[in-house]
Amino acid sequence: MAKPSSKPAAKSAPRREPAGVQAKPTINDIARLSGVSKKTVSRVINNSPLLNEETRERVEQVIRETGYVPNPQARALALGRNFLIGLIHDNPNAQMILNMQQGILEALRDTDFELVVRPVDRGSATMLDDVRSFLTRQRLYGVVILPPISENSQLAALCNEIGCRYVRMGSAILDDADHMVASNDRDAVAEATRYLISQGHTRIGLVAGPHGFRSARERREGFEAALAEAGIKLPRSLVADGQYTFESGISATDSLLDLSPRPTAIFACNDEMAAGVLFAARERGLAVPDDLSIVGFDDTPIAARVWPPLTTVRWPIVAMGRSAALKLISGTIAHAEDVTEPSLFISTLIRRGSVAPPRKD
Amino acid sequence: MAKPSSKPAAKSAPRREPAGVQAKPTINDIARLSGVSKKTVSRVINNSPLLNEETRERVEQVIRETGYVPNPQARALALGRNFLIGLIHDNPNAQMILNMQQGILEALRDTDFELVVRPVDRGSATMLDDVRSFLTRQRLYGVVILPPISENSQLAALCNEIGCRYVRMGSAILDDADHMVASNDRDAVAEATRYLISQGHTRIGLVAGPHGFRSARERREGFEAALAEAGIKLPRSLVADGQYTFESGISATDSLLDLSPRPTAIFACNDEMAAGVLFAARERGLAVPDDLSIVGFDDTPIAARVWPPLTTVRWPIVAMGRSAALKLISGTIAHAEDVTEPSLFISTLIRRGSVAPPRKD
DNA sequence: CTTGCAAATGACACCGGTTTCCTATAATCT
DNA sequence: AGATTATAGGAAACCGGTGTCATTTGCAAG
Repeated sequence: MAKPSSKPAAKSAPRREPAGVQAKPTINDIARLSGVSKKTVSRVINNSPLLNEETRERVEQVIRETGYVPNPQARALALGRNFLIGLIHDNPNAQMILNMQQGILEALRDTDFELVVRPVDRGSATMLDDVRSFLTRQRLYGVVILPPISENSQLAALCNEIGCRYVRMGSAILDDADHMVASNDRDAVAEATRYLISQGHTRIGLVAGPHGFRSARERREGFEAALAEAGIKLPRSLVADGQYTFESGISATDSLLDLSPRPTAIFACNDEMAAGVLFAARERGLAVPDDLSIVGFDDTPIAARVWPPLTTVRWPIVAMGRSAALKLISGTIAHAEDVTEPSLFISTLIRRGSVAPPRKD
Repeated sequence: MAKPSSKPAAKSAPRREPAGVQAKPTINDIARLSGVSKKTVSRVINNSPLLNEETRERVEQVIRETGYVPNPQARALALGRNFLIGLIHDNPNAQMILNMQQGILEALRDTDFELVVRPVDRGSATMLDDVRSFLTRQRLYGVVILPPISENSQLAALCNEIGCRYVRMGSAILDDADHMVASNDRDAVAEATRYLISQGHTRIGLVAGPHGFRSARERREGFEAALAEAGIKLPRSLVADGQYTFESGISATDSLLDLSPRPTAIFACNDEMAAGVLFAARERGLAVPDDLSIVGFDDTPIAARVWPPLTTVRWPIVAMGRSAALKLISGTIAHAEDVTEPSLFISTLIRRGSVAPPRKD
């Protein structure tokens, strides 16, 4: 990969706009045109309450006529804070990130904020330093932190230290609920598992998520809870470790299907792995759902595109992203610091074609 | 959706860092500490050539000791240009955007640039105005424009007018090659089609992309060219229109499979639609590849996850993204304005399991 | 011993906002 | 009526860099 110097070479390019582009009006122009001082214009822009109604209207009139828009760079400098929302993630899952972005962007739409995406290397030694320099240099208004990074709450601590607003996404409400948008993974998985049980399954395999992921733990616990509740024992052999990837779903399934008797159903902790389960079943010539029922988690597009379409748990990640962003910028919408965006999102089971009662043998 | 006011309410929050955070050194500190003027420090930062070696080293020493980093906001204001690279797209395809982002981010890694993502509404009346205000307000360093937006080259014109660097992605080298990163869709599709022909197929259906998309046209023409080359006639009925979506792939396939005789193979202009073709075939109980061969385009993850895995054309979108970003920032790496990043990328056929010779009947 | 010229550096204005602090005027109180 | 406050608004500094232009210095040429 090219690794350009981090310092742009000196260029003697003219800083002014190319000829033909008329200069944008500045606060000075507005001040002059409306016969007031810069400060007064600034007050108008910032909705200052100590301002004569008449003056405000006059200035606003001029602003409208000229199409004046305050320069964000100047504001950022003066305020010591940018109008940028960061999204920090370590690439756990492409589709999830995209959905997350979509949610955030929906919330940022028609605001002055822009979204800056910042992937970091999971487990890299310099990760924390990278984030620190990103945060302090760019002076972000706030950041959304995606799991699994958030699992180790060092990042949250870092944000607190630096004084940067943040919201974490999580699979359960953690300690600092103020900065969290969470989903009820455990309950949702328990519900999905109960559904499998209600169909008559008792030998249900689990393709678990990676160790150290909070979501993996929550989902696994939900699975185990539902089985325990139904009085079904879960032998260790029915739990296979996965890495949230398609490939790991395949190999986990291979070990599960080598068992005798085979499980009649498999719950995979995300859709990627569920797709792997389906793929592995196909490779063995097993019919889904007749020979093997499958349930996934996320409801990413792939769930609806494979055959048979996957029964899965819909994780409202777009809504969560929107909520996270709104939490961050809520202070700017009104004076109310305490706008309470919902912070717990409910995942629901989507029944499609990958579950059937087990074959009688 | 919440639509917050675009003007943050006046807040009397202290602008200074919270207590405990030591202030970051500024250029003034460095100047004082190394006994030179601001301007000289600025020269050091910007690798100005007219600078005494000795002085430079002394200042650099101080910079290292203090961990000084220039404030991007101040630079942005003084320069009238931000260190942000924008990605403008109208959401043609989730996976593609993500891959694109990945490529751009790889190029931006270890530079001072950040990536700002900006989706716009395709076909919206205000689209051009949205982009204009985005570009002029944020004073982006440059933008990458994703198709199909770029098809109507108004955006390029807008960038020229505003004086913002840009790079367009395309399915063929268009008029302004200086600002393009392109792929050879036509040749790649022709190759894929020849492969189908070489397997013995002669009744090959096409699920085309939407009208008005350059890529759709290129791919269709490549398909037609390969058939013509082999002396195979293409009746109008074998071409079905699609919208690059899964659902459109399904309905296009339905019309194709209603034909009698049925096509023995279908080329879909992207993987999403190819997945739809596969899905529709499954719904009819057709075996793939034995009853129907399928070839897609893109090589998105879904191609490898369905069963059978799809033979498809790999579109090197990550590399294209990287190249696009490098093109934008190349001026900053060295004085050479003319760093020539490769601008034509070659797509190649990936053979997986969805193609077989047609059944003899 | 000037003069000329290039290299190295500094002084100062400027980018476009915000903040601090101060003044002028009007309204209220004794 | 005169003193006291609010209230509206302005002047100037500041945020942290960069651009312009002048100045200083060293050295070769006249």
